[in-house]
Amino acid sequence: MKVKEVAELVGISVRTLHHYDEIGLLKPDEVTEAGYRIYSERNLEDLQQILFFRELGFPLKKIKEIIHDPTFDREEALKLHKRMLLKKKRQLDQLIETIDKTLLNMKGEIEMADQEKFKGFDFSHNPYEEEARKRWGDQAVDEANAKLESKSKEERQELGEQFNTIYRKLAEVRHEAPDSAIAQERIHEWYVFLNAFGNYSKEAFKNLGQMYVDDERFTKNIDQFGEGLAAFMRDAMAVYADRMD
Amino acid sequence: MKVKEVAELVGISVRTLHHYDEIGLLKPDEVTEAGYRIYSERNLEDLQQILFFRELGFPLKKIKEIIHDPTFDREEALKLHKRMLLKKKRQLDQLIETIDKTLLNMKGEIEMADQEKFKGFDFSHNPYEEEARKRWGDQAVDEANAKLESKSKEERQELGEQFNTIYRKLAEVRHEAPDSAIAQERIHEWYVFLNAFGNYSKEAFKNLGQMYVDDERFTKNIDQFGEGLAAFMRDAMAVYADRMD
DNA sequence: TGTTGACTCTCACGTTACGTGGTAGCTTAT
DNA sequence: ATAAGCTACCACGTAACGTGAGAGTCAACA
Repeated sequence: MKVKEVAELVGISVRTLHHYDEIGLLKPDEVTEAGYRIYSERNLEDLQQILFFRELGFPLKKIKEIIHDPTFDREEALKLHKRMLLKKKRQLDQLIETIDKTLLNMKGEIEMADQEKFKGFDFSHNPYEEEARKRWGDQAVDEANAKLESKSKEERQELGEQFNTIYRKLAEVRHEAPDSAIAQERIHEWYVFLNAFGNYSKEAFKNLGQMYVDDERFTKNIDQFGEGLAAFMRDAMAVYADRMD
Repeated sequence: MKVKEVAELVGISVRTLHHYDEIGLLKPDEVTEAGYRIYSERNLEDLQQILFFRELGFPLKKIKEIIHDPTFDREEALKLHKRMLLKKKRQLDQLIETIDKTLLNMKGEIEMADQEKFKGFDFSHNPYEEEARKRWGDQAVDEANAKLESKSKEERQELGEQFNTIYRKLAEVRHEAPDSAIAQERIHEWYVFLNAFGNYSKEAFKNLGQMYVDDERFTKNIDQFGEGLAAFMRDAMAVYADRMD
Protein backbone atom coordinates (compact mmCIF):
# COMPACT_ATOMS: atom_id res chain seq x y z
CA MET A 1 0.00 0.00 0.00
CA LYS A 2 1.16 3.50 -0.80
CA VAL A 3 1.20 6.38 1.64
CA LYS A 4 -2.10 7.98 0.88
CA GLU A 5 -3.90 4.71 0.96
CA VAL A 6 -2.52 3.92 4.38
CA ALA A 7 -3.11 7.43 5.64
CA GLU A 8 -6.75 7.30 4.67
CA LEU A 9 -7.23 3.84 6.06
CA VAL A 10 -6.05 4.77 9.50
CA GLY A 11 -7.06 8.39 9.56
CA ILE A 12 -3.70 10.12 9.79
CA SER A 13 -1.85 12.44 7.45
CA VAL A 14 0.71 11.52 4.83
CA ARG A 15 3.10 13.86 6.56
CA THR A 16 2.76 11.82 9.71
CA LEU A 17 3.84 8.70 7.87
CA HIS A 18 6.77 10.59 6.41
CA HIS A 19 7.63 11.77 9.84
CA TYR A 20 7.49 8.29 11.31
CA ASP A 21 9.78 7.13 8.55
CA GLU A 22 12.18 10.01 9.16
CA ILE A 23 12.58 9.28 12.83
CA GLY A 24 12.79 5.57 12.20
CA LEU A 25 9.62 4.75 14.00
CA LEU A 26 7.93 3.08 11.06
CA LYS A 27 9.96 2.35 7.98
CA PRO A 28 8.04 0.86 5.05
CA ASP A 29 9.04 -2.68 4.27
CA GLU A 30 9.50 -1.77 0.64
CA VAL A 31 10.64 1.24 -1.31
CA THR A 32 10.23 1.37 -5.06
CA GLU A 33 12.88 2.38 -7.56
CA ALA A 34 11.42 5.86 -7.59
CA GLY A 35 11.52 6.14 -3.83
CA TYR A 36 7.84 5.48 -3.20
CA ARG A 37 7.05 4.04 0.19
CA ILE A 38 5.20 0.74 0.09
CA TYR A 39 3.71 -0.47 3.35
CA SER A 40 3.28 -4.15 4.07
CA GLU A 41 0.75 -5.95 6.20
CA ARG A 42 3.32 -6.10 8.98
CA ASN A 43 3.80 -2.36 8.72
CA LEU A 44 0.11 -1.90 9.29
CA GLU A 45 0.20 -4.00 12.40
CA ASP A 46 3.08 -1.98 13.73
CA LEU A 47 1.21 1.17 12.90
CA GLN A 48 -1.73 -0.07 14.86
CA GLN A 49 0.53 -0.56 17.86
CA ILE A 50 2.06 2.86 17.42
CA LEU A 51 -1.31 4.54 17.31
CA PHE A 52 -2.43 2.70 20.39
CA PHE A 53 0.53 4.01 22.29
CA ARG A 54 0.16 7.45 20.84
CA GLU A 55 -3.47 7.53 21.82
CA LEU A 56 -2.36 7.01 25.37
CA GLY A 57 0.00 9.95 25.16
CA PHE A 58 3.33 8.23 24.85
CA PRO A 59 6.09 10.23 23.17
CA LEU A 60 7.15 8.77 19.84
CA LYS A 61 10.69 8.25 21.09
CA LYS A 62 9.45 5.94 23.80
CA ILE A 63 7.12 4.17 21.42
CA LYS A 64 10.08 3.52 19.19
CA GLU A 65 12.03 1.99 22.02
CA ILE A 66 9.11 -0.10 23.11
CA ILE A 67 8.19 -1.66 19.80
CA HIS A 68 11.77 -2.14 18.74
CA ASP A 69 12.62 -3.88 21.95
CA PRO A 70 13.34 -7.51 21.07
CA THR A 71 11.59 -8.57 24.25
CA PHE A 72 8.55 -6.63 23.21
CA ASP A 73 5.54 -8.82 23.55
CA ARG A 74 2.69 -7.64 21.44
CA GLU A 75 0.07 -9.51 23.37
CA GLU A 76 1.27 -8.20 26.70
CA ALA A 77 1.35 -4.73 25.29
CA LEU A 78 -2.18 -5.00 23.99
CA LYS A 79 -3.40 -6.18 27.33
CA LEU A 80 -1.63 -3.33 29.02
CA HIS A 81 -3.21 -0.97 26.55
CA LYS A 82 -6.56 -2.31 27.40
CA ARG A 83 -6.05 -1.77 31.09
CA MET A 84 -4.89 1.76 30.47
CA LEU A 85 -7.84 2.48 28.25
CA LEU A 86 -10.13 1.19 30.93
CA LYS A 87 -8.44 3.49 33.34
CA LYS A 88 -8.90 6.36 30.97
CA LYS A 89 -12.53 5.49 30.75
CA ARG A 90 -12.82 5.71 34.49
CA GLN A 91 -11.10 9.04 34.32
CA LEU A 92 -13.67 10.21 31.84
CA ASP A 93 -16.35 9.10 34.22
CA GLN A 94 -14.68 11.23 36.82
CA LEU A 95 -14.75 14.21 34.54
CA ILE A 96 -18.36 13.63 33.67
CA GLU A 97 -19.22 13.39 37.31
CA THR A 98 -17.34 16.59 37.92
CA ILE A 99 -19.38 18.28 35.23
CA ASP A 100 -22.61 17.07 36.73
CA LYS A 101 -21.56 18.34 40.09
CA THR A 102 -20.46 21.63 38.66
CA LEU A 103 -23.82 22.05 37.02
CA LEU A 104 -25.56 21.38 40.28
CA ASN A 105 -23.13 23.67 41.99
CA MET A 106 -24.02 26.43 39.59
CA LYS A 107 -27.63 26.05 40.54
CA GLY A 108 -26.59 26.36 44.14
CA GLU A 109 -27.82 22.92 44.98
CA ILE A 110 -24.57 21.59 46.35
CA GLU A 111 -21.32 22.81 47.71
CA MET A 112 -18.05 21.98 46.02
CA ALA A 113 -14.54 21.99 47.32
CA ASP A 114 -11.84 23.38 45.06
CA GLN A 115 -10.21 20.01 44.78
CA GLU A 116 -13.37 18.42 43.58
CA LYS A 117 -13.62 20.81 40.70
CA PHE A 118 -10.55 19.28 39.18
CA LYS A 119 -11.08 15.62 39.76
CA GLY A 120 -10.19 13.56 36.78
CA PHE A 121 -7.81 16.04 35.28
CA ASP A 122 -4.63 14.34 36.18
CA PHE A 123 -4.01 13.09 32.68
CA SER A 124 -1.23 15.46 31.91
CA HIS A 125 1.88 13.92 33.27
CA ASN A 126 1.95 10.40 34.50
CA PRO A 127 2.58 9.91 38.18
CA TYR A 128 4.61 6.77 37.68
CA GLU A 129 7.73 8.54 36.67
CA GLU A 130 7.31 10.79 39.62
CA GLU A 131 7.00 7.87 41.91
CA ALA A 132 10.04 6.21 40.51
CA ARG A 133 11.99 9.41 40.84
CA LYS A 134 10.79 9.84 44.35
CA ARG A 135 12.04 6.43 45.27
CA TRP A 136 15.50 7.18 44.12
CA GLY A 137 15.53 10.74 45.28
CA ASP A 138 14.23 10.04 48.73
CA GLN A 139 17.11 7.73 49.35
CA ALA A 140 19.33 10.63 50.25
CA VAL A 141 16.75 12.71 52.04
CA ASP A 142 16.58 12.64 55.81
CA GLU A 143 13.70 12.45 58.20
CA ALA A 144 12.95 16.11 57.82
CA ASN A 145 10.36 15.28 55.21
CA ALA A 146 7.75 13.52 57.21
CA LYS A 147 5.40 15.65 55.22
CA LEU A 148 6.67 14.18 52.03
CA GLU A 149 5.86 10.74 53.24
CA SER A 150 2.27 11.47 53.85
CA LYS A 151 2.15 13.16 50.52
CA SER A 152 3.56 10.23 48.66
CA LYS A 153 1.04 8.09 50.42
CA GLU A 154 -1.75 10.11 48.98
CA GLU A 155 -0.18 9.98 45.60
CA ARG A 156 0.22 6.29 45.81
CA GLN A 157 -3.42 5.88 46.54
CA GLU A 158 -4.24 7.78 43.43
CA LEU A 159 -2.25 5.54 41.20
CA GLY A 160 -2.91 2.52 43.33
CA GLU A 161 -5.28 0.75 41.04
CA GLN A 162 -2.79 0.36 38.26
CA PHE A 163 -0.15 -1.03 40.50
CA ASN A 164 -2.54 -3.15 42.46
CA THR A 165 -3.52 -5.12 39.44
CA ILE A 166 0.01 -6.08 38.68
CA TYR A 167 0.93 -6.62 42.28
CA ARG A 168 -1.94 -9.00 42.66
CA LYS A 169 -0.91 -10.95 39.62
CA LEU A 170 2.58 -11.17 41.04
CA ALA A 171 1.32 -12.24 44.42
CA GLU A 172 -0.51 -15.12 42.83
CA VAL A 173 2.73 -16.74 41.80
CA ARG A 174 4.96 -15.69 44.65
CA HIS A 175 5.44 -19.25 45.84
CA GLU A 176 6.86 -20.36 42.52
CA ALA A 177 10.58 -20.32 41.97
CA PRO A 178 11.86 -16.85 41.01
CA ASP A 179 13.35 -18.26 37.84
CA SER A 180 10.31 -20.27 36.85
CA ALA A 181 8.60 -19.52 33.60
CA ILE A 182 5.46 -18.17 35.21
CA ALA A 183 7.36 -15.95 37.59
CA GLN A 184 9.47 -14.55 34.84
CA GLU A 185 6.42 -13.99 32.74
CA ARG A 186 4.80 -11.87 35.43
CA ILE A 187 8.01 -10.02 36.10
CA HIS A 188 8.24 -9.33 32.44
CA GLU A 189 4.85 -7.74 32.60
CA TRP A 190 6.04 -5.66 35.51
CA TYR A 191 9.12 -4.69 33.57
CA VAL A 192 7.15 -3.65 30.53
CA PHE A 193 4.82 -1.69 32.73
CA LEU A 194 7.60 0.21 34.43
CA ASN A 195 9.55 0.76 31.28
CA ALA A 196 6.63 2.34 29.67
CA PHE A 197 7.23 5.33 31.87
CA GLY A 198 10.86 5.55 32.75
CA ASN A 199 13.88 3.83 31.43
CA TYR A 200 15.19 1.15 33.67
CA SER A 201 18.55 -0.17 32.78
CA LYS A 202 19.44 -3.69 33.71
CA GLU A 203 21.17 -2.46 36.84
CA ALA A 204 18.47 -0.03 37.80
CA PHE A 205 15.85 -2.72 37.54
CA LYS A 206 17.86 -5.03 39.74
CA ASN A 207 18.46 -2.30 42.28
CA LEU A 208 14.83 -1.46 42.32
CA GLY A 209 14.06 -5.01 43.32
CA GLN A 210 16.67 -4.89 46.03
CA MET A 211 15.15 -1.75 47.38
CA TYR A 212 11.80 -3.40 47.76
CA VAL A 213 13.38 -5.43 50.49
CA ASP A 214 15.76 -2.85 51.90
CA ASP A 215 13.32 -0.03 52.27
CA GLU A 216 10.69 -1.15 54.68
CA ARG A 217 8.21 1.40 53.47
CA PHE A 218 8.10 -0.44 50.20
CA THR A 219 8.33 -3.85 51.75
CA LYS A 220 5.28 -3.11 53.78
CA ASN A 221 3.37 -1.76 50.87
CA ILE A 222 4.21 -4.63 48.64
CA ASP A 223 3.83 -7.41 51.13
CA GLN A 224 0.29 -6.45 51.85
CA PHE A 225 -0.53 -8.15 48.58
CA GLY A 226 0.99 -11.33 49.89
CA GLU A 227 3.51 -12.24 52.50
CA GLY A 228 6.97 -12.34 51.05
CA LEU A 229 6.03 -10.71 47.79
CA ALA A 230 8.76 -8.09 48.04
CA ALA A 231 11.45 -10.68 48.52
CA PHE A 232 10.05 -12.75 45.71
CA MET A 233 10.05 -9.76 43.43
CA ARG A 234 13.62 -8.91 44.29
CA ASP A 235 14.73 -12.41 43.38
CA ALA A 236 12.67 -12.65 40.26
CA MET A 237 13.76 -9.22 39.13
CA ALA A 238 17.38 -10.13 39.64
CA VAL A 239 16.96 -13.23 37.51
CA TYR A 240 15.12 -11.24 34.91
CA ALA A 241 17.83 -8.60 34.84
CA ASP A 242 20.60 -11.13 34.53
CA ARG A 243 18.92 -12.72 31.58
CA MET A 244 18.43 -9.39 29.96
CA ASP A 245 21.41 -9.22 27.70
CA MET B 1 -3.82 31.31 45.78
CA LYS B 2 -0.30 31.42 44.47
CA VAL B 3 0.92 29.59 41.41
CA LYS B 4 2.28 26.47 42.95
CA GLU B 5 -0.75 25.99 45.07
CA VAL B 6 -3.00 26.21 42.05
CA ALA B 7 -0.70 24.04 39.97
CA GLU B 8 -0.78 21.28 42.53
CA LEU B 9 -4.48 21.53 43.06
CA VAL B 10 -5.29 20.98 39.42
CA GLY B 11 -2.32 18.84 38.43
CA ILE B 12 -0.59 21.09 35.94
CA SER B 13 2.79 22.80 35.97
CA VAL B 14 3.63 26.29 37.12
CA ARG B 15 5.02 26.93 33.70
CA THR B 16 1.65 26.14 32.21
CA LEU B 17 0.05 28.81 34.35
CA HIS B 18 2.75 31.26 33.32
CA HIS B 19 2.11 30.32 29.74
CA TYR B 20 -1.63 30.84 30.04
CA ASP B 21 -0.94 34.23 31.53
CA GLU B 22 1.48 35.09 28.73
CA ILE B 23 -0.96 34.33 25.99
CA GLY B 24 -3.77 36.03 27.84
CA LEU B 25 -5.76 32.88 28.30
CA LEU B 26 -5.88 33.08 32.06
CA LYS B 27 -4.69 36.22 33.78
CA PRO B 28 -4.70 36.13 37.58
CA ASP B 29 -7.19 38.50 39.12
CA GLU B 30 -4.52 39.91 41.36
CA VAL B 31 -0.82 40.60 41.14
CA THR B 32 1.13 41.57 44.22
CA GLU B 33 3.60 44.40 44.50
CA ALA B 34 6.39 41.95 43.88
CA GLY B 35 4.75 40.59 40.77
CA TYR B 36 3.42 37.39 42.32
CA ARG B 37 0.36 35.97 40.61
CA ILE B 38 -2.62 35.54 42.89
CA TYR B 39 -5.50 33.47 41.56
CA SER B 40 -9.05 34.07 42.65
CA GLU B 41 -11.96 31.71 42.94
CA ARG B 42 -13.21 32.97 39.60
CA ASN B 43 -9.83 32.22 38.08
CA LEU B 44 -10.16 28.66 39.27
CA GLU B 45 -13.51 28.30 37.62
CA ASP B 46 -12.14 29.61 34.37
CA LEU B 47 -9.24 27.24 34.70
CA GLN B 48 -11.62 24.38 35.08
CA GLN B 49 -13.31 25.39 31.85
CA ILE B 50 -10.00 25.71 30.10
CA LEU B 51 -8.90 22.28 31.16
CA PHE B 52 -12.16 20.77 30.04
CA PHE B 53 -11.66 22.17 26.59
CA ARG B 54 -8.01 21.25 26.53
CA GLU B 55 -8.83 17.72 27.52
CA LEU B 56 -10.95 17.51 24.43
CA GLY B 57 -8.10 18.65 22.24
CA PHE B 58 -9.05 22.22 21.54
CA PRO B 59 -6.14 24.55 20.71
CA LEU B 60 -5.59 27.20 23.36
CA LYS B 61 -6.27 29.91 20.84
CA LYS B 62 -9.75 28.61 20.28
CA ILE B 63 -10.31 28.14 23.97
CA LYS B 64 -9.41 31.74 24.49
CA GLU B 65 -11.92 32.85 21.90
CA ILE B 66 -14.59 30.67 23.37
CA ILE B 67 -14.35 31.66 26.99
CA HIS B 68 -13.86 35.32 26.19
CA ASP B 69 -16.87 35.37 23.97
CA PRO B 70 -19.47 37.54 25.69
CA THR B 71 -22.19 35.19 24.51
CA PHE B 72 -20.37 32.30 26.13
CA ASP B 73 -22.79 30.31 28.20
CA ARG B 74 -21.02 28.30 30.83
CA GLU B 75 -23.86 25.93 31.45
CA GLU B 76 -24.33 25.19 27.82
CA ALA B 77 -20.63 24.64 27.45
CA LEU B 78 -20.56 22.18 30.30
CA LYS B 79 -23.40 20.25 28.79
CA LEU B 80 -21.64 20.14 25.48
CA HIS B 81 -18.53 18.92 27.23
CA LYS B 82 -20.47 16.17 28.76
CA ARG B 83 -21.81 15.01 25.45
CA MET B 84 -18.36 15.10 23.99
CA LEU B 85 -16.91 13.13 26.85
CA LEU B 86 -19.60 10.53 26.44
CA LYS B 87 -18.70 10.30 22.80
CA LYS B 88 -15.08 9.90 23.68
CA LYS B 89 -15.99 7.15 26.04
CA ARG B 90 -17.72 5.31 23.28
CA GLN B 91 -14.63 5.78 21.17
CA LEU B 92 -12.59 4.21 23.91
CA ASP B 93 -14.98 1.31 23.89
CA GLN B 94 -14.31 1.01 20.20
CA LEU B 95 -10.60 0.90 20.82
CA ILE B 96 -11.00 -1.65 23.54
CA GLU B 97 -13.12 -3.77 21.29
CA THR B 98 -10.49 -3.46 18.62
CA ILE B 99 -7.90 -4.68 21.06
CA ASP B 100 -10.00 -7.64 22.02
CA LYS B 101 -10.49 -8.50 18.40
CA THR B 102 -6.82 -8.08 17.69
CA LEU B 103 -5.97 -10.42 20.51
CA LEU B 104 -8.35 -13.00 19.13
CA ASN B 105 -6.98 -12.39 15.68
CA MET B 106 -3.49 -13.09 16.95
CA LYS B 107 -4.66 -16.43 18.18
CA GLY B 108 -6.07 -17.08 14.73
CA GLU B 109 -9.58 -17.30 16.02
CA ILE B 110 -11.06 -14.63 13.83
CA GLU B 111 -10.30 -12.80 10.66
CA MET B 112 -9.85 -9.06 10.64
CA ALA B 113 -10.11 -6.62 7.81
CA ASP B 114 -7.52 -3.87 7.65
CA GLN B 115 -10.10 -1.25 8.31
CA GLU B 116 -11.24 -2.95 11.43
CA LYS B 117 -7.80 -2.79 12.90
CA PHE B 118 -8.06 0.94 13.08
CA LYS B 119 -11.55 1.40 14.30
CA GLY B 120 -11.77 3.99 16.98
CA PHE B 121 -8.70 5.83 15.85
CA ASP B 122 -10.47 8.53 14.03
CA PHE B 123 -9.68 11.11 16.61
CA SER B 124 -7.76 12.82 13.86
CA HIS B 125 -10.30 15.36 12.94
CA ASN B 126 -12.61 15.08 15.80
CA PRO B 127 -16.30 15.35 15.20
CA TYR B 128 -16.51 17.61 18.22
CA GLU B 129 -14.83 20.40 16.45
CA GLU B 130 -17.48 20.20 13.83
CA GLU B 131 -20.15 20.58 16.42
CA ALA B 132 -18.28 23.24 18.27
CA ARG B 133 -17.69 25.16 15.10
CA LYS B 134 -21.37 25.15 14.43
CA ARG B 135 -22.00 26.27 17.94
CA TRP B 136 -19.31 28.88 18.36
CA GLY B 137 -17.42 29.39 15.17
CA ASP B 138 -18.26 29.78 11.53
CA GLN B 139 -21.76 31.03 11.66
CA ALA B 140 -21.49 31.55 7.98
CA VAL B 141 -21.32 27.84 7.44
CA ASP B 142 -24.92 27.15 8.00
CA GLU B 143 -27.29 30.00 7.44
CA ALA B 144 -30.23 28.23 8.83
CA ASN B 145 -28.35 27.55 11.98
CA ALA B 146 -27.26 31.13 12.23
CA LYS B 147 -30.86 32.15 12.10
CA LEU B 148 -31.73 29.82 14.87
CA GLU B 149 -28.83 30.98 16.91
CA SER B 150 -29.68 34.62 16.64
CA LYS B 151 -33.07 34.06 18.14
CA SER B 152 -33.67 35.31 21.59
CA LYS B 153 -34.00 32.98 24.50
CA GLU B 154 -37.73 33.40 24.65
CA GLU B 155 -38.08 32.87 20.98
CA ARG B 156 -36.08 29.74 21.31
CA GLN B 157 -38.31 28.54 24.07
CA GLU B 158 -41.35 29.11 22.01
CA LEU B 159 -39.70 27.36 19.20
CA GLY B 160 -38.98 24.50 21.49
CA GLU B 161 -42.65 24.19 22.29
CA GLN B 162 -43.45 23.99 18.64
CA PHE B 163 -40.88 21.30 18.12
CA ASN B 164 -42.30 19.37 20.99
CA THR B 165 -45.79 19.54 19.61
CA ILE B 166 -44.71 18.17 16.30
CA TYR B 167 -42.57 15.50 17.86
CA ARG B 168 -45.50 14.38 19.94
CA LYS B 169 -47.74 14.21 16.93
CA LEU B 170 -45.14 12.16 15.15
CA ALA B 171 -44.69 9.87 18.11
CA GLU B 172 -48.39 9.07 18.06
CA VAL B 173 -48.07 7.41 14.70
CA ARG B 174 -44.62 5.93 15.01
CA HIS B 175 -45.92 2.37 14.87
CA GLU B 176 -47.55 2.90 11.51
CA ALA B 177 -45.70 2.06 8.35
CA PRO B 178 -43.30 4.84 7.31
CA ASP B 179 -44.99 5.05 3.92
CA SER B 180 -48.53 5.05 5.24
CA ALA B 181 -50.75 8.01 4.55
CA ILE B 182 -50.91 9.18 8.14
CA ALA B 183 -47.16 8.93 8.59
CA GLN B 184 -46.49 10.87 5.42
CA GLU B 185 -48.99 13.46 6.46
CA ARG B 186 -47.22 14.12 9.72
CA ILE B 187 -43.87 14.12 8.04
CA HIS B 188 -45.16 16.67 5.61
CA GLU B 189 -46.05 18.89 8.52
CA TRP B 190 -42.56 18.39 9.80
CA TYR B 191 -41.10 19.28 6.47
CA VAL B 192 -43.09 22.48 6.21
CA PHE B 193 -42.09 23.43 9.69
CA LEU B 194 -38.40 22.87 9.04
CA ASN B 195 -38.51 24.80 5.84
CA ALA B 196 -39.38 27.84 7.85
CA PHE B 197 -35.73 27.92 8.86
CA GLY B 198 -33.90 27.07 5.74
CA ASN B 199 -34.41 25.35 2.49
CA TYR B 200 -33.95 21.65 2.71
CA SER B 201 -33.26 19.95 -0.52
CA LYS B 202 -34.50 16.45 -1.10
CA GLU B 203 -31.11 15.06 -0.22
CA ALA B 204 -30.61 17.30 2.78
CA PHE B 205 -33.95 16.26 4.20
CA LYS B 206 -33.12 12.61 3.76
CA ASN B 207 -29.72 13.08 5.34
CA LEU B 208 -31.23 14.93 8.21
CA GLY B 209 -33.36 11.90 8.94
CA GLN B 210 -30.36 9.66 8.79
CA MET B 211 -28.62 11.91 11.26
CA TYR B 212 -31.40 11.49 13.75
CA VAL B 213 -30.30 7.92 14.06
CA ASP B 214 -26.56 8.37 13.65
CA ASP B 215 -26.07 11.20 16.08
CA GLU B 216 -27.02 10.04 19.51
CA ARG B 217 -27.79 13.51 20.72
CA PHE B 218 -30.64 13.67 18.31
CA THR B 219 -31.62 10.11 18.87
CA LYS B 220 -31.85 10.68 22.57
CA ASN B 221 -33.69 13.92 22.25
CA ILE B 222 -36.14 12.54 19.79
CA ASP B 223 -36.68 9.17 21.33
CA GLN B 224 -37.75 10.68 24.58
CA PHE B 225 -41.03 11.43 22.82
CA GLY B 226 -41.40 7.76 22.07
CA GLU B 227 -39.14 4.78 21.73
CA GLY B 228 -38.00 4.30 18.18
CA LEU B 229 -39.25 7.66 16.99
CA ALA B 230 -35.90 8.65 15.52
CA ALA B 231 -35.71 5.51 13.43
CA PHE B 232 -39.30 5.94 12.34
CA MET B 233 -38.64 9.51 11.29
CA ARG B 234 -35.60 8.52 9.30
CA ASP B 235 -37.62 5.98 7.36
CA ALA B 236 -40.60 8.21 6.84
CA MET B 237 -38.42 11.13 5.80
CA ALA B 238 -36.64 8.93 3.29
CA VAL B 239 -39.94 7.92 1.76
CA TYR B 240 -41.11 11.51 1.74
CA ALA B 241 -37.93 12.68 0.06
CA ASP B 242 -38.10 9.99 -2.57
CA ARG B 243 -41.61 11.02 -3.47
CA MET B 244 -40.66 14.66 -3.58
CA ASP B 245 -40.05 15.20 -7.27
C1' DT C 1 18.36 40.39 62.75
C1' DG C 2 20.55 37.92 59.71
C1' DT C 3 20.39 33.74 57.16
C1' DT C 4 18.36 29.90 55.10
C1' DG C 5 15.24 27.45 52.08
C1' DA C 6 11.29 27.34 49.58
C1' DC C 7 8.88 30.15 46.23
C1' DT C 8 8.51 33.49 42.84
C1' DC C 9 9.70 36.27 38.74
C1' DT C 10 11.37 37.05 33.86
C1' DC C 11 14.10 36.03 29.89
C1' DA C 12 15.19 32.96 26.30
C1' DC C 13 16.42 29.02 23.96
C1' DG C 14 15.03 23.83 23.34
C1' DT C 15 11.69 20.18 22.14
C1' DT C 16 7.99 17.35 20.22
C1' DA C 17 5.06 16.18 16.47
C1' DC C 18 3.82 17.33 13.05
C1' DG C 19 1.61 21.52 9.39
C1' DT C 20 2.46 24.06 5.39
C1' DG C 21 4.00 25.47 1.29
C1' DG C 22 7.23 24.83 -2.72
C1' DT C 23 9.43 22.46 -6.34
C1' DA C 24 10.33 18.46 -8.88
C1' DG C 25 9.89 13.60 -10.33
C1' DC C 26 6.56 9.47 -11.21
C1' DT C 27 2.30 6.97 -12.91
C1' DT C 28 -1.83 6.13 -14.96
C1' DA C 29 -5.71 7.23 -17.94
C1' DT C 30 -7.25 9.31 -21.95
C1' DA D 1 1.96 12.77 -24.89
C1' DT D 2 -0.33 15.43 -21.93
C1' DA D 3 -2.91 16.33 -17.93
C1' DA D 4 -4.35 14.88 -13.33
C1' DG D 5 -3.08 13.03 -9.32
C1' DC D 6 0.52 10.92 -6.46
C1' DT D 7 4.88 10.93 -4.59
C1' DA D 8 9.41 12.71 -2.84
C1' DC D 9 12.41 15.72 -0.45
C1' DC D 10 13.67 19.97 1.61
C1' DA D 11 13.00 23.51 4.93
C1' DC D 12 10.85 26.73 7.59
C1' DG D 13 6.59 27.43 10.80
C1' DT D 14 3.78 26.42 14.94
C1' DA D 15 1.73 24.97 19.40
C1' DA D 16 2.30 24.16 24.06
C1' DC D 17 4.90 23.98 26.96
C1' DG D 18 10.02 22.14 29.21
C1' DT D 19 14.19 23.55 31.01
C1' DG D 20 17.69 25.96 32.93
C1' DA D 21 19.74 30.62 34.37
C1' DG D 22 19.92 34.52 37.21
C1' DA D 23 17.66 37.31 40.47
C1' DG D 24 14.21 38.99 43.66
C1' DT D 25 10.69 37.70 47.75
C1' DC D 26 8.83 35.75 51.81
C1' DA D 27 8.25 33.25 56.15
C1' DA D 28 10.69 30.80 59.53
C1' DC D 29 14.18 29.74 62.37
C1' DA D 30 18.92 30.71 64.89
